[in-house]
Amino acid sequence: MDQLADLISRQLAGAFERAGYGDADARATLSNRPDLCEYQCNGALPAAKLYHKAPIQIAQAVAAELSGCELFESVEAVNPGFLNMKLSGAFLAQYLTEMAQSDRLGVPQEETPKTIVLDYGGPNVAKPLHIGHLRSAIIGESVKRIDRWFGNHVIGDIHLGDWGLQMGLIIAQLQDDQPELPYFDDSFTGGYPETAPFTISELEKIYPAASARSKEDEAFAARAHDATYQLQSGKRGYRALWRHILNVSVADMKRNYEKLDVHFDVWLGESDAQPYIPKMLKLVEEKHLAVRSEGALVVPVQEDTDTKDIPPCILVKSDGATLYATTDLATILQREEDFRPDRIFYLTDKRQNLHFEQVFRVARKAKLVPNTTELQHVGFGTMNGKDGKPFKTRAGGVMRLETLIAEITDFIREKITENQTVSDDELEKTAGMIALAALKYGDLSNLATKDYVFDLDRFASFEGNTGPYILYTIVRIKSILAKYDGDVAAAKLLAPTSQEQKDLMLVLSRLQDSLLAAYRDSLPNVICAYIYELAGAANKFYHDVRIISEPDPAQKASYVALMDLTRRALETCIDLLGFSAPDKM
RNA sequence: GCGCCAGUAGCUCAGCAGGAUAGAGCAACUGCCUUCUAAGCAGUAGGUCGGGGGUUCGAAUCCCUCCUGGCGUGCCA
Repeated sequence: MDQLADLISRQLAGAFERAGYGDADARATLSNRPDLCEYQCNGALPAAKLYHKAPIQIAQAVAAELSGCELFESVEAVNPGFLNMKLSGAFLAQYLTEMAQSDRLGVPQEETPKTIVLDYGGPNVAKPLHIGHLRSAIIGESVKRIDRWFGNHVIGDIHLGDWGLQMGLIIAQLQDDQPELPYFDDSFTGGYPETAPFTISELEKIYPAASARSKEDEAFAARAHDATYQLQSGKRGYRALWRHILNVSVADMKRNYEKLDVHFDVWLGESDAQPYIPKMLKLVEEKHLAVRSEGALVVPVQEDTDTKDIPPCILVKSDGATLYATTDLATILQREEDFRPDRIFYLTDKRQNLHFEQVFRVARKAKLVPNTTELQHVGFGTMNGKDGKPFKTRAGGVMRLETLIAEITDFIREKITENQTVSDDELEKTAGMIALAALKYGDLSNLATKDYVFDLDRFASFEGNTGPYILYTIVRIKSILAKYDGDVAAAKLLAPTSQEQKDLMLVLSRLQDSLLAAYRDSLPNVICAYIYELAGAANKFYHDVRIISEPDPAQKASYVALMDLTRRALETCIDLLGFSAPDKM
């Protein structure tokens, strides 16, 4: 269905036309003076210049044309030339009724759905997930859900870091620790064990130890490099061992992402792109894009129009090894073959901006994808601690994702136990849901591209602009709906009887505007801002109007219909943000 | 040096396809629970929108310039 502002704008356009000012900008916008009106139109001000007339005269003429229009309760022309409009309650009720009858709350889907590969997550195997991975997971999951909700075919790809030197380091270290393993016996021809020779917690210790050792022990570092090379060359034992590392690590990641309610459609990684590297390099060579420079194979990507220096994109290092850009370019080729995407969308730390700029330029030059395929990188900011510096544990280390989630859940559990409304066996589940809302809302309510300060006390607070506040609002509404003695689905919404009710209805009518804005620019924070406003209007209405004790059955049903629509709007939105609400809390 | 991003209330942030009196939350202070979850609602106080120019009837928003901070800037990812 149409957006409310568009319906109003259409009426205005007709009125401007009839009044003889057809070229004016008749766009209606939300009022920035809610004390005066609900919607406003400023079109008479610039039109004054166009028609050499006083803006107020134009506004008055337009207002006169709109008298009797069923959309409005009032239309006023105000100095210097604003048009101030209030909507009729009956029209508003009708609009919201139409919304309620739609299973998508009246929001249209994309007319030409796109295939979108969403690259987010990006964890490295054998390393624990830490808070650095949090933003990518949270923002990516929300963008995925939003894009999908609008009808697109979205493929969420975790793009594992599973192929670099880190693997060689682990293999070399394991060889020292457990030399008797068959993976290191070159004469071994039998089948390798199905069980990994390490657990995830052992694995997580091996990597940092090996990494530190390689910086001091040159012989060890050389062996790690060699192991990496052997692995990449297909050495049988190393491949088998690598498979174990991958499996153990991925199993642990799945558990962690599950806790975050983050779900990837494909679990591909850098290793899966390796077979595409020769083909990618061939395409680059054929077009004579690459040159030798300081021993490396590079593609110059500087353009005359650039206002800054863009270094060439290095495809092969002087020692013959490939690197991040190589893998990313090969991955583009792989995705093109696998999915033929209309868009590849990358969500990483914003410090990788230049890297993607280079990669995209090479991809365009080498024509790895059709010209129509969008390649887009959105870099998000750093999560800082209260001191404004990158978030650290009290001991100064990097905080594990698991620890962070556990801390928030503990904090929430303690709070909800004080005023417990759920049974003991539901306590844990409820605490988990609230904790997730706190964490995700805290992150998503900030502009993704900016750094933000992570403050547990603030995010997990039940007051103010927080996830728990949104959930609390939903729970209160659900509680009323549960107490209603009639059929909620059959309840009919009537024109508002109070300003509080009309205010809530006006906010509800703007659901589509927010979702479209969030979708268009991939900005989940727009949805957060909207539901905070919606929750505020709902709480105010809840406070001022007694619903269950309303004596008039039709009026009561109308209130219930409004509450249910509000609940649906809120739950739709939080689902797009990546969390959900309990029935009680 | 060059480039990108940011600078709005004590703190954390919205607003930035120009529009009427710059908004929230937190913290402070004040009210409102025998009535649907007070985890709520209402109110008070708090701002040279980093500085300076310019464009405009009108600038937090557009342009120029300066200051401050963060990040990036060829063989890490």
